Formats: sequence, C-alpha cells, structure tokens
Amino acid sequence: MLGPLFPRGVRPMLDLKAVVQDPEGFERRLARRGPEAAALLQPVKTLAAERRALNVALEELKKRQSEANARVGQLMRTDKAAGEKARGEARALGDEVKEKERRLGEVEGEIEKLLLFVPNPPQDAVPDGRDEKDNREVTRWGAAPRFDFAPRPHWELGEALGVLEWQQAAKLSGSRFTIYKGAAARLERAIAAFFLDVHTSRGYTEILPPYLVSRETMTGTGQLPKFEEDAFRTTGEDPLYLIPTAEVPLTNMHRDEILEARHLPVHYCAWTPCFRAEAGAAGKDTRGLIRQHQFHKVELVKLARPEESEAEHQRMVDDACEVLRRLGLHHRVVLLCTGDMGFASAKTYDIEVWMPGQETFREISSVSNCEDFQARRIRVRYRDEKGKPRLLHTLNGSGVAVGRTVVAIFENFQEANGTIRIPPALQPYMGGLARIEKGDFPRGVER
RNA sequence: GGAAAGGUGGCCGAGAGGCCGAAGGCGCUGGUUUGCUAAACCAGUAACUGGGGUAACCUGGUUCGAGGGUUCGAAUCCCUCCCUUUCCGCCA
Repeated sequence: MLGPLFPRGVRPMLDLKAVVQDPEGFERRLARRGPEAAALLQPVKTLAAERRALNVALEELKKRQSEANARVGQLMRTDKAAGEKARGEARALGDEVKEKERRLGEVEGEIEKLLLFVPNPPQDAVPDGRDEKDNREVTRWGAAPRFDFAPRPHWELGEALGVLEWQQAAKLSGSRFTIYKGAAARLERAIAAFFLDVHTSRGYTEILPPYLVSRETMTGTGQLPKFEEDAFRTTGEDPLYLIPTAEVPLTNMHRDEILEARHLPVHYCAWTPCFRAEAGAAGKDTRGLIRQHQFHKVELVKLARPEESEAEHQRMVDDACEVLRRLGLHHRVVLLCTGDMGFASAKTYDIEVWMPGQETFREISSVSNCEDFQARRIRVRYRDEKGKPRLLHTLNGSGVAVGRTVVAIFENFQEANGTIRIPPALQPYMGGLARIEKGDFPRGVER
C-alpha cells in the first residue's frame, strides 16, 4: 500500500453535491465516454447518503459532548461527586463520537477512492465518438509541400545524415530512445528556445519546474491513480514520478492556494523533458522519433476564471498554432470526440502537423480545458468580487512537442539530396545555419 | 547523511490541559475626521462543511504541519512522520 493519497480528508474529484442532486444528469454526461465511466457512480450514491446521515448524527453528538465536557470542568471545582458522575456521561458520549467518526472516515475514504477513477464529463460541444476516426476537423492552415521526388520519413533522413541514431541509443537504454548528434541536437535546442521566446513574448511566464514529482502531484492532475502503468517512478518508500508532461508540475504549483483575482488569468510555459512508459503502445510507431520514452516538450498552462476559460482555451490553441505558422508547417486543428479525450479533460483540441514522409497528419499538440476537474483535486481557487473562494479552471496544451517538430522539419523541408533546410525563424537559433548536411562533427565519429 | 532549532489566521507573533478559533501587531476592507494625500481614530476582517432563508444574513460542526495516542476535555502532554531554517559533511 502506498498510504493515503491525501492527508486531509476527502477531496471529491467530482462535485459530490452535484452528483447527489442530479445523478441522472451526471451519469448521462459521463456515459458519453462509455458505459464504464457512468457505472462508477452507482456505489457513490449509496455511500454519499450514508455519509450525510453520519454527519448529521455526529454534529448533534459533538454538540452534546462539548456541553457535557464544560459541565465536568465546572462541577469538578465545586462538587467532586457530581463531577465524577458527569465525567462518566461525557466519556460515554466521547466513545460514541469516536465510533461514528471511524465509520465516517471509512465511508469518505471509499467515496474518494471511487471518485478518483471517474473521468471528467465532456462538454456538450464535444462530438460523440469511439476513437480518433470520430474527431472533427475545425481548421486547416497552409498546404502540404510538393516534392518532385518521393519524400522520405525522418528516420531515413536522420540516419543518412548521421544526425539521428537509434542503434547506439538501444545499446544504452533499449527501444524508444534516440541519440541526436551535431546539427540535430542543436535543432532540438533551437526549437525549444524559439518556442519559449514566442510564448514569453505573448504573455506566458517561463518556468523551469522539477522533473520528479510526488504521488500527490501526479494525482492532482489526474495521471494517478488510474494510469500508474504509464509513468516511470523511482524506487524506495516514497517514490517520485518522472513527469510525463510539464502540465503536472505547472498545474500543481498553486495547489492549496487561493489566488487574488488581479493575478488572473495565470499563464505559464515551460520546456521540459517528458517521460512516458508507453505501456500498451507495443508495436505502434516503433520507428523514428514519434513515440519515445523520453522527449522534450514546451508546455502551456493557464489558470483562469470559469467564465473566461473557453476564450482562454481558444487563445491557447492559437498560441500553439502560432509557432507552427512561424515555421511554415502545414497543420490542422481537430476537436477530439468523447472517446479520444484524456481523463481530466472536458474538451480537447489536437493540432496535427503534416508529415510528408509518412503521408499523414500527426499530433504535435493537444490543448485541453480541464475546467474545475483538476482544480477540485488540487484545491486551487481564487477570490471573486465578493471575496468568496471559487474553483478556477485549469487549461494545458503543448506549445508544442519539440521532438515531433524535428520530425516535421525533417520531413517537410527535405531536399532531393537528403539535406534539410532550416526554417528562417530558426536560423538565428542555429548560429545562422541554413541547412543540415552530412558530416558536420568536428570531433565526433561519423557512421 | 549528522547535529540543533522551529512549523499557530494573508503575514509577524503570543499562548504551555477547560474560560482559546486563538492576545498583540502588520496588512486588507468599511466608516469618522481632513482643502487633497498621508496620519489619527472607530469597526470589520480565515477556510472547510451541515442546516434555515429569495437574499443580506442567521445557525451547528471541523481545522493551530500531518497521522496516531493519553484524557471527560489537547494548539498545549506522549509517539510516528513530513517540511523549513542554521551548522557540519558530501557534492554539480
């Protein structure tokens, strides 16, 4: 056992009150994600009723107990015998309180355990569907580049240029790792720096967060407890988890805080490595950079008032698209269907970039509005005009995946001779380099 | 990793078994005074949760780092854990 997830009592992951008041409505919304999701609510309803009954009884008991205690204190000073008698009564009440509290703790723990596995219900605007085939294209930018030769996938290009290397990486770490060399390594760094500069100039504050986080942090954003097998974790009694995305540390930064309204909306961006076990992805995207255990991503995170989260969501999609526009990469925006959305999200847009070498659009960014789902887990709130604390909405999106941008640049800007043009926007970050060619390792070993 | 000192409201800080959700101060909000500002003075200022009311509001319970124990009763005593600060060691 890993011990209690939260030390301080129950944190309903869904609004327990709303679930109890309108169970049918909740189940209907959840059912759009699949029948299993809605079924999770059944036992919650019974437990919620018991919790309520216990609470009412406990309050009454505690009130009587504190009155009895006060009596004991008074009597002990005046009438010893009467005091002893009152003490017996108080003790009986105390025992009863303890027993009820024990049971209440049990019930609340049970409710919490169940609710932690219930996903965020989708927004009404999200289309129904089972998988990515049911996603809905929203916009498209640019055009696929035309080639007078057969464009090659990035792994062939990278290997031929000697700048991407998989055999040595497998030697070090096994499958799903890559070694970048020379201009490719610099390209990864250049892309990250470029993305950060774009986003910070558009109002995001750059953060460099920890890459290892606690179990509670992973639970706050919804990676745990349901997706334990997707994460890497350290050994030992209190393991730390390697972040699968900077969303995890960035969103949790203000956990247990009440923000002042004047600070909203909060905009953060961060460039971090991301670590994913890719359990269940066996045989998928086994070649190239697309699906790795370790990759870099520039992440965007916002904390916003509920009434502005939809507008902020749209703007965040635009912020992610902006870097692709500046690189001249053909892409489209897709609204994910209910079946393709992440656990914590109420609405997600994917941005997919055209990959000529694979003749398909590939996801390069995913931008989600989690509404108050994560905020409820991590208790991040703000004070409204009346000074009352209210849950914020959390949003996150890739801005964008760095490794996959390398893939897109290789495949979209390849030439017949196998060299890669560097998009003008990146050249200042590459020391003026305009093209990746073979053999630029001053003291490395060519293969 | 070793040693020591600490963790109390938005912040600082007192409290050392009942009269303590907690003195005092700062900050904040409202008011009085004031040519304006400042100052002064008065008042109000935590969160969570249950109930009542259209509402302003009224009302019960919980919370002094976390968990457990002692006790009729714990911020206060005991145990465990976590965190912070300082010093030492080790390092990037």
